[in-house]
Amino acid sequence: MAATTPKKFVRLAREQRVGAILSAALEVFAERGYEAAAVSEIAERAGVVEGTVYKYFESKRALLLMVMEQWYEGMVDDYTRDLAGIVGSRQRLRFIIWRHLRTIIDNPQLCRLLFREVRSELDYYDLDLHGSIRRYSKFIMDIVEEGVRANEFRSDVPLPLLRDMVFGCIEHRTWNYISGRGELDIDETVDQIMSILCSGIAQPQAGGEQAQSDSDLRAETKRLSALVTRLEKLLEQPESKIEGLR
Amino acid sequence: MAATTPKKFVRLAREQRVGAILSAALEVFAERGYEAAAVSEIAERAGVVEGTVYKYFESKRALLLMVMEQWYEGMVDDYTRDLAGIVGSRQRLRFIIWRHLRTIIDNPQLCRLLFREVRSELDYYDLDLHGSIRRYSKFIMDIVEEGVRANEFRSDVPLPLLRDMVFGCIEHRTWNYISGRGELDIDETVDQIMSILCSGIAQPQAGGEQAQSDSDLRAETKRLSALVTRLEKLLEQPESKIEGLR
DNA sequence: GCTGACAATGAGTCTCACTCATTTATTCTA
DNA sequence: TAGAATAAATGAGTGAGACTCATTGTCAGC
Repeated sequence: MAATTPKKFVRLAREQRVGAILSAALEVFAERGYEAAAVSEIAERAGVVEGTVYKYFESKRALLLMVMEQWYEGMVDDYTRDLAGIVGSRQRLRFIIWRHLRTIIDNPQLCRLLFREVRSELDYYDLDLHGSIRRYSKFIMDIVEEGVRANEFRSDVPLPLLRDMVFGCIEHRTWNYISGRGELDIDETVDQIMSILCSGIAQPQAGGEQAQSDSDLRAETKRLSALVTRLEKLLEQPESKIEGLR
Repeated sequence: MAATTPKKFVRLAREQRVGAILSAALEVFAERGYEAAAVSEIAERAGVVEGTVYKYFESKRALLLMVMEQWYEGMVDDYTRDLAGIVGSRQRLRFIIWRHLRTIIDNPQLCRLLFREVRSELDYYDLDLHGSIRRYSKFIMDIVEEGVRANEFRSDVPLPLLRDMVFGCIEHRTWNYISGRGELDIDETVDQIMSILCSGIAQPQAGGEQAQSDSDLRAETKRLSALVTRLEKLLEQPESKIEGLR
């Protein structure tokens, strides 16, 4: 009974300790949000004292960023893998919207942290994390660009704005859910977004399509009329040299 | 010289003091953001001591909310007035998007506070301010609803999603500017948004505006589709020799 | 078994939001 | 006009939490 080990603490290798702190931080940040998360609690759950956390992380914010970066990296990989199996720009666009919604459903607290604490801070653009996020949101632009080349989408779609529209829309739409209020119907949401978006950007292939709705038909007619008129004006000009037509 | 007034402080009526504190708070919050704004500095600029601020406001956050509410109320009034002079749903929709962008250009710091510190807090839904914001964002739904009745827009537009799309898109698009980076071209942005949005929701009036029969419309659409498709294919080919176009 | 490297500690410091007992100015009343 | 009642304003706390640092403890390699 006398010879209790005089050991005062457990000494771990740097990376193990860092890992433990990151896990604890993820937990606490997700539970409490950034402000209300106390570094002392993170330390406690990681089995260390507060000062130790500051040995490995410059600040509470640096710790948050590390947590988010870890999470994000995995996500970008997942997307790349999943997208590989989907054919057709429209389907791919749909998938990416659906997948983004799915991520929000699965990790509302992490999304909240990302939207509120990371992305909206002034230093955001200097972060490594910024790169990951750009890569993530570039998916959607690449997909639409493919779609343009494949003639599935209008050629004059402003890609960055489209990206902002999709992500911004989803963020607004899901804020309730992220804040822990109400449900989120993914399928309905993705349908509605695709509906507004595609009737705007889809380049409808005429012909084969049976049973188009009247409004689609009208929209298409108007678009075509305008386009044909423009083309005809161009063709009218003597200096335009076009071969194989007329 | 002896008889300097023993007056230790200036005593003002409640509402004057509250006004002074609100002005000072607006300044400091806008300059520093919420977190970095010290109540002591707000007090100093208002010419009082810190404790006085807490006599009139329950907390720092309550002070922020009061500041935002004042600002917001004025804005809703402005919109109502301006909108009265604009005819046509499409023009009205365009105006409200433009006006929202204008507000961001004029008050980036306040918008930042609103987006980041107010709207994204968990208590947001319990606030009076929430009512003002709902009223504000309802403009856009009312306008589109009018447009549907006037047959300018598709009848199946999901209004709340449209609202989320517009505001979300604008928020994403303008975040750079709000964070003090880069410029914001309002007119380009509004054009791009209207382009994507309206080609989606506009209910095009067919050709000569006269009631064309359905079959005529279909036939015309088919003819145009085929023609346009053929033209576009031609234009896509690198070897097609076209000048003055593209 | 020593020793050097470094993991871990814990007792601070500092900044802030927020409190409260007390002081001071103004207005009401007799 | 003196004194009381009311309300404005003070400023010295308190406590919480981020961050620091001199010191202590552990272990791997010699």
